[in-house]
Amino acid sequence: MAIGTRDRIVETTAKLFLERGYTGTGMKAVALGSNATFGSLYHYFPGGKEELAAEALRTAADGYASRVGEVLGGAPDVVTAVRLAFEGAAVTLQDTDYADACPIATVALEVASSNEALRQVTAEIFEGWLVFLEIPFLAAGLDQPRARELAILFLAALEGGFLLCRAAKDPAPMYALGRTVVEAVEHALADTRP
Amino acid sequence: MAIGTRDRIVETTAKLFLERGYTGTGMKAVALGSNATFGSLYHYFPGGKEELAAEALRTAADGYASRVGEVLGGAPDVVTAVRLAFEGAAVTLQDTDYADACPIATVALEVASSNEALRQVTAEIFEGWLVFLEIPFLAAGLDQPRARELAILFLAALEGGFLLCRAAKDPAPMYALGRTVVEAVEHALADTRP
DNA sequence: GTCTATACTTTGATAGAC
DNA sequence: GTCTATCAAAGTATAGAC
Repeated sequence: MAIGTRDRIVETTAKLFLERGYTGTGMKAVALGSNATFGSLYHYFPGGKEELAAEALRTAADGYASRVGEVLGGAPDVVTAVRLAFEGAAVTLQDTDYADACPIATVALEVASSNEALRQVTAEIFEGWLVFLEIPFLAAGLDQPRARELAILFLAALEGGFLLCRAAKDPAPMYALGRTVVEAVEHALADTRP
Repeated sequence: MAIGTRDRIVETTAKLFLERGYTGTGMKAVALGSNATFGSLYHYFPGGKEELAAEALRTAADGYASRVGEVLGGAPDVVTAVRLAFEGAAVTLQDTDYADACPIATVALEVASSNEALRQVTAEIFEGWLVFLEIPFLAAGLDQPRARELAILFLAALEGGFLLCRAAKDPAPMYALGRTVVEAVEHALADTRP
């Protein structure tokens, strides 16, 4: 079945958020990029830009979690999974001229102090990701607090890596983070199995 | 000596960048916040918003490096320094209602794919910070590549922590990162002194 | 559901008096 | 150096025909 107008609008919005952020993405640009008109935009999203943004963020977050989930699920063990995630992020950045990074981060920082409704949306997304990322660490035998700590380290390092790599147009920081975070995970596992 | 109009403009811009980002900060708001007029704005910054942004970013970056430098320099050893840096960031976030975070990150993500001139400014700032952060690790006896890896981990984790804490309005991620990054530093030091 | 036209505001920027 | 007035463009959003 063909992709509907509504889906195209959401998809275009998420893509524009990646490149230009929330404030930098105009409804005009969304209409143009999705081959929709203002009538369609406000027909599907009576709440305007804010409502559209909320849905675009949630959709993009689900898609990104799926991508990361495939990498993590396809690895034989947690350490390999973490290593592949950072290496994959580095390669993807290079392949897309440093455009394909976290679809939430830019908007999250923009709205954190200026738009309470969207701030909550980004908070829910990150919390969902953290719960999702705890799973492989729990499966590897770590207790809950420890699994959460490592999930936070994983996500924060990935986000920081996106920031440094995109600014420098250089994948090196992401590779370096892959090495240090892998070491941290190895040490955490060693502590539970002396 | 009194603070000049020019300084007020730059300071106001940096502050607004923290709360609203680059695209979200209008020249009108800068003029209002700094008690300056459009005439003064474009008198001091003929290059307009872009030129003003570049200077605001560089000034804010120097100020932030000084603040971090004081924390790092005042600690008896690297491990303590790292711990205090993350704990200090967490406390500052809480004290300022999650507004006082990295003065560069939001703008850096916004411009990474859409404004090459400002992207380069943010790249230079981050590179300067990394060189600055390598120092305590080198002083602790680590070799250059290793010191760089840990500087990247430190900065990326801090940036990722700002993101997660601001989105959630919760300092917990920053404290968790403090613990895991401290462990990573401890292990790195242990490897060089077996 | 989709279209065009339009209202209204804000944006970055400039001109010229003072 | 500072001020006011003003511009053209882009911003969000709405109305009403189809």
